[in-house]
Amino acid sequence: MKRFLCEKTDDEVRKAILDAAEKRFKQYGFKKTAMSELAEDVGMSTSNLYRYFSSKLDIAEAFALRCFAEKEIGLQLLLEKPLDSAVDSLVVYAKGLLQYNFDQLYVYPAINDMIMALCEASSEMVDKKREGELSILKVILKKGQEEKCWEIDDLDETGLAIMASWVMFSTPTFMRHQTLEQLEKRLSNLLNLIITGLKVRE
Amino acid sequence: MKRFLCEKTDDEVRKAILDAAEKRFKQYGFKKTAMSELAEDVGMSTSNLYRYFSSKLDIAEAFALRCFAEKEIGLQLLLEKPLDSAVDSLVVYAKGLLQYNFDQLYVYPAINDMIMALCEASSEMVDKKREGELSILKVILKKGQEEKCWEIDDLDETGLAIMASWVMFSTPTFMRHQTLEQLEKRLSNLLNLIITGLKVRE
DNA sequence: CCACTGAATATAAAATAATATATTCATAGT
DNA sequence: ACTATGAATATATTATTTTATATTCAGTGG
Repeated sequence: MKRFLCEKTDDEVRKAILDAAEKRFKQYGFKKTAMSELAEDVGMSTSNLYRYFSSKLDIAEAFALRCFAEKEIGLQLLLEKPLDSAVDSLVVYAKGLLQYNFDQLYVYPAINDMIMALCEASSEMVDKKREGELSILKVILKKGQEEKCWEIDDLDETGLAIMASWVMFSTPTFMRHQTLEQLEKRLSNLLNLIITGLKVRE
Repeated sequence: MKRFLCEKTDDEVRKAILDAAEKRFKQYGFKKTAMSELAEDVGMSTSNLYRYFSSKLDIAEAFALRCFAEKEIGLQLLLEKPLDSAVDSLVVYAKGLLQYNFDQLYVYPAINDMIMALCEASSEMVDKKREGELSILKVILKKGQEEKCWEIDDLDETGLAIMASWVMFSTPTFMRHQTLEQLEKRLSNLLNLIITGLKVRE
């Protein structure tokens, strides 16, 4: 026996495993998908999975990274329309993020389980998620600076403050209690506030 | 047998039950305090508790209302110093709220259980909590309006937007991952943002 | 009639036993 | 030497029983 199923490369095998994992994780969550099921899905023994991923958590993390990448690609696409001012970009980004989070929650029955499992087991993934979203936000903030329409002392701190203010719009517990319309309205008001500020303008 | 323990009024008995409940709820949480324990604490039979509260949840709600009142009194006290501008008031309020939430989390081992139980069982209490905090915030916002230093279209919507942005600073899950200093720094940046706004000022 | 209790019940929690699963490893085929 | 497997094990999940608890109510003493 030289190679798994018709001479696939390691990366191809890893991808096959991840594809199977993605389906099961999204539908059944972390705890309720078994390594043996993934093995069966890709047609190998359970023990052989460990030649491609060091653990179940390792698979989950790879799955999360794939989700993050997909999400970021989708959001970048929304932001590429060149007509947007920095204000428009910020609004598009914030609303896109909300829409994405909301959709995931309702399209994939077990995505919440998955998030909980990953948050508990891997603070690294929590950091990666924040860093990914923050880096896009910082591009928008910088654009605002360059357009001379925003005044920002510290891009990082401001970005983190904004992300902190968005927690309600990315946390399943809070999203579950409101409709998308309600969330969008609230986010819209918050964005206006962040952009304009409370202080009167002369 | 005419009256419970030396002719107490209904309100006094209710208070005695609530005092016992407060101690146990704070230390052991909702699920791990038993009606029979409360009954023993106040020296009556379990069944007699039901003459004063309709259910265990009813006791927990009364406890929550007491906590809310205590918290609001403490915050009002912080805000009473007359020297504060609206900006100062907002900062004092936000930081006071954070400090209060953070303290509770570390002083009372079971407060998180208690919060979770109440949030799950009684959306009414969740609303009451928000309404209480919102009403104080609105007083501050109105003060800023009157001082002509803030421009606010809709007090309610603006208040709700600000409250939404503070979710990270009042949710145990998020607070647990950061020190008070980190949280204060982040909140401080957010408050600056909300007050000043991103837009350049001429 | 009123304030209260103890037994009764239906439900929820804890403890336990039974099962399934993640991970390892010695071994086999190529 | 490389790829893969099945059996072994320790851990985690599920199913089951047992126990505790919330709530009700008929009844007791004043």
